[in-house]
Amino acid sequence: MVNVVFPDGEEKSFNEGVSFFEVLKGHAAGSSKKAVAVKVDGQMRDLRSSLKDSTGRPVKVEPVTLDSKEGLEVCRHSASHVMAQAVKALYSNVRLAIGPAIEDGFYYDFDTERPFTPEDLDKIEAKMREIIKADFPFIGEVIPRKDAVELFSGMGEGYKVEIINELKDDTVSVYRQADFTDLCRGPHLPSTGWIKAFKLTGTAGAYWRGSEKNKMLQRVYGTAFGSKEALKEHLDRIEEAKRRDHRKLGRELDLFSMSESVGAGLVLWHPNGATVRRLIEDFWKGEHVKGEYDIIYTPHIALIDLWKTSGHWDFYRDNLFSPMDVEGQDYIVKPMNCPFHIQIYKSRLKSYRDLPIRYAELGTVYRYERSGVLHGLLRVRGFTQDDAHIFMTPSQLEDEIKGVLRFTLYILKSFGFKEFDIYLSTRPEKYVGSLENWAKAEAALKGALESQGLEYSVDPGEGVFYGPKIDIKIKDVIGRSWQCSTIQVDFNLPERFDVTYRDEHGAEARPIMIHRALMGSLERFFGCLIEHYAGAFPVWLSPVQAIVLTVTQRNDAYAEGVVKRLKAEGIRAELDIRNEKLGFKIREAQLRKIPYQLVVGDNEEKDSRVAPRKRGGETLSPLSVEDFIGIIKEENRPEGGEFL
RNA sequence: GCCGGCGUAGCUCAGGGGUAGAGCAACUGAUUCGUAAUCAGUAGGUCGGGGGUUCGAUUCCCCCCGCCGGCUCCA
Repeated sequence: MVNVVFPDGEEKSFNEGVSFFEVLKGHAAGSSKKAVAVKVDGQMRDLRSSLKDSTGRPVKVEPVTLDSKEGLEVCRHSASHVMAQAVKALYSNVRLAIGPAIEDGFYYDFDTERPFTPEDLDKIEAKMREIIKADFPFIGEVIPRKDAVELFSGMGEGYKVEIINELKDDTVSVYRQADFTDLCRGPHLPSTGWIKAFKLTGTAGAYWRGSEKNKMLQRVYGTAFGSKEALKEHLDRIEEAKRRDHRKLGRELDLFSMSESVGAGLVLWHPNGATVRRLIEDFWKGEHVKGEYDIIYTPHIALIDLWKTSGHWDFYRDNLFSPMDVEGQDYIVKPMNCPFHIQIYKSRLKSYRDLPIRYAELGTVYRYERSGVLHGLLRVRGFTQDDAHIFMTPSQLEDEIKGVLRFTLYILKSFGFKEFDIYLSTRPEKYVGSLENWAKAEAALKGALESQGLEYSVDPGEGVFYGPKIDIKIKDVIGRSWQCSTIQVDFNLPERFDVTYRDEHGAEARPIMIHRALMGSLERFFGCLIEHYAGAFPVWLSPVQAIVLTVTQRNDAYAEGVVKRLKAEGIRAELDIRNEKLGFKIREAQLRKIPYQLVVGDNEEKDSRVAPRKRGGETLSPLSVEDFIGIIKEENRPEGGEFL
């Protein structure tokens, strides 16, 4: 007999060797119908597998359901096996690579004779349905490693053999469903019929093990859910994301464009987009001045030597635009702002009394990004960083980081971002600077995060070679996260450029630098903002805040006066006196996502009023222009409140 | 850069070896209207660029550019 303890604390005994179906059956917490797998002493196992007593202690058994991330993963992983089975059944000479569950679905990589077409996808999907309908059991089996090598070699599955050869254990586990066998850690659903809702979502080329040096395989993406409803919800979310796509909204709202004639990855900011950018920049500058930063400007090109000194030429050459010859000297377009800021620092001798020094610049940089990676505003070749470099004594490091972190979150909150994923990246294998400094810097970053009670995850070894960093990903209203902010400690550049200050004893000392960007780049940030707000910018950022709509041409003169009055208050107002019906004008203003539509007809004119209609469709009762000005001014501010 | 898909009017898209079509937008005219589309008419395209096959190419083939979905990379 084996004693089993359930999550609710209940204990029960079973004969050794019974399946977990039996174990969960009849137990309240078990709800054996809903469980797709079990966790046995914390280890994921198949329901089909049997109960064993290995420790003598009661065995902890938890059901894993589709409501949990782990349960969904089991389901998706099983779906990927079904897909592999379908592909093997449909096409000859296909070899299997890997097929894991991922963020919101699964994929499987295949080595095929020809790439898959969209029609293939339909065929594979149909075959999968057959397999699911046939309800083949997933049978797991543990076999000696050499048997596995033999088995998969015999099947011509070279990739599987490669994987097995890298495994350390003496045994490996394989799963079979019908005539299909795959190397797999499991667990799986009890049988293929348990897959309730799935869809193949796309194909793509993907390198074996993610390296360009390896063969390109055919990847098929799909997703699976516990119910048709959940799948539909997921597909709806994708639709919603499409509706918010900044490339689509950018065109519809006339915010920006890119032109083949200008070049890929280069952004043209139209008047509407430029207005939003100007407002962001004005806000940014104002807050930086308040935050005791010095705002500076630096050139767009410089002698290449600057980048050789900084190390960027060696490290990032593949991402830099080629040098241009000017009177026998090589210049490059700047990919980063830091060397300039350092030159400004170095233009005069600095004392410890001067530190910290904070130089901030909206610096436009150019990086050569390979054509395949460009993506709307989110990945471009020319972009403006909201950059700053802080020079400080080692003892100031912790306070500075705290300050930067607080400042960052404040700025992000001002744009309506309320949730963040924060990552602390620590020392990589290849690094510069002393271990002591690294330890200090990592401790300072950690201390700053913890002093503000922020949750974060550590990415060990993911720091840049010159120092550890904090990356902040913002979460938008539909839960997607975007990498924007980064705070990096740098021991390298002060060294390379021989940056110094005089300490309190008059001795030469080396400052530490922090690089930081809050929004990252204005282009990317703008792209995120568009999607975050679905193009409906809050009043303070709207290119047009209010539009006055006349009912008939009798009201034109009055309407013009209203617009003039609003403009005099600094409100971005427009006038629509076109000879169109009111409904038509409202529709257009609505599609332009203008926050306030002010209807002006004979009634309003008679009482010197306006009838506001909000972007959402809500209408306010008519009020005087002055009262409306009061309302809009109240709304005309960032969301983050005051920074204290 | 690599794999796959795509590129036709300002936008969304149809068509297809015999030199192109719709809706919306634009323009003109009529209409003077109360909270998401008034009606009529007009104009608009070297069918992404270059080369080839062909009597003839926007359509078929090749190269290039750009876009989309991925791989990889990053602000």
